[in-house]
Amino acid sequence: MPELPEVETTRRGIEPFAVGERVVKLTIRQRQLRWLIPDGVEKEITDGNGFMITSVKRRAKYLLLEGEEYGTIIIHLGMTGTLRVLNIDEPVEKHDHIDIELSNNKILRYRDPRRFGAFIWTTEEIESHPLFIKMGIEPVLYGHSATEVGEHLYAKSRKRKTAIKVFIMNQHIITGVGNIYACEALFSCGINPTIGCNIVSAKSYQKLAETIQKILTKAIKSGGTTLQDFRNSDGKPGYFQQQLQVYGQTDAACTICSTSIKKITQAQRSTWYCPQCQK
DNA sequence: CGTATCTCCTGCAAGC
DNA sequence: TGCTTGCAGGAGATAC
Repeated sequence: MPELPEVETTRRGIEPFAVGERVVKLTIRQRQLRWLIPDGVEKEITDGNGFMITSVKRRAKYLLLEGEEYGTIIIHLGMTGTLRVLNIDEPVEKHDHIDIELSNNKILRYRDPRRFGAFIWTTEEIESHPLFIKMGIEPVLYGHSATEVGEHLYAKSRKRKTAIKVFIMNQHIITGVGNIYACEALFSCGINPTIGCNIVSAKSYQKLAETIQKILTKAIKSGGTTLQDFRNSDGKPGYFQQQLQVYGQTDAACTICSTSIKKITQAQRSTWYCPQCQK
């Protein structure tokens, strides 16, 4: 389940192989991802000399392959998606839905068993694209200080009543915080996930912002250590190397106070927390 | 605009 | 052993 660190790790893995190359062929074996990939996209992207990739960016959990003159390929990894750099003779396996063949004889291969991901071709400006127009603040790698992020969270929360955990998972508020990091960050700050986001203090938001930055940065770093194998295998996700304090730890003893970790459901999503440490 | 609910999909684990 | 059932989850779409 890629969260922001996994998407960033993927971006870094792909960038050196993709930038400056042209898309010479696009093979789509499964068009029904999150959104149906329209017929004709292959031709649009490979027409003429082929779309030349000038940069590989990330916004929220979306990867952006930007073109020389116009156009961007937007890719979301969903829950189970991977995008790897492979040689063109690499055998196709189950769930390998898309191959982006490059002029250097490498392919960017998109695999996604659950098909929650997306592949979109757009000629719109990214920042005004419907997917990004209301996108929230980037917590890391965009130069936002913890103070800025904390103030942003505080300001956005004043007139809302959503539970704090649901609030920080809202990508229109802050990007990149998925279920795992949301649970872990709230535990680390001693904040109960069920309390209203509007009653969390400015001071608590500062601490939360610092924690989110710290956790994501650490996860990106550990993702980076697996980059050397990137062409052949998927790197172990950042959270794999991180000790999970509450996520998935139903009935386990809290590492701080030994109280049983509790599992509840919020917005169709599981939340784990320590009822003693998080008041 | 804010909020809650529904939805897509497959792999895996647990239970019978 | 093999079946059924439930759960996991990102985030847009939808209804109010």
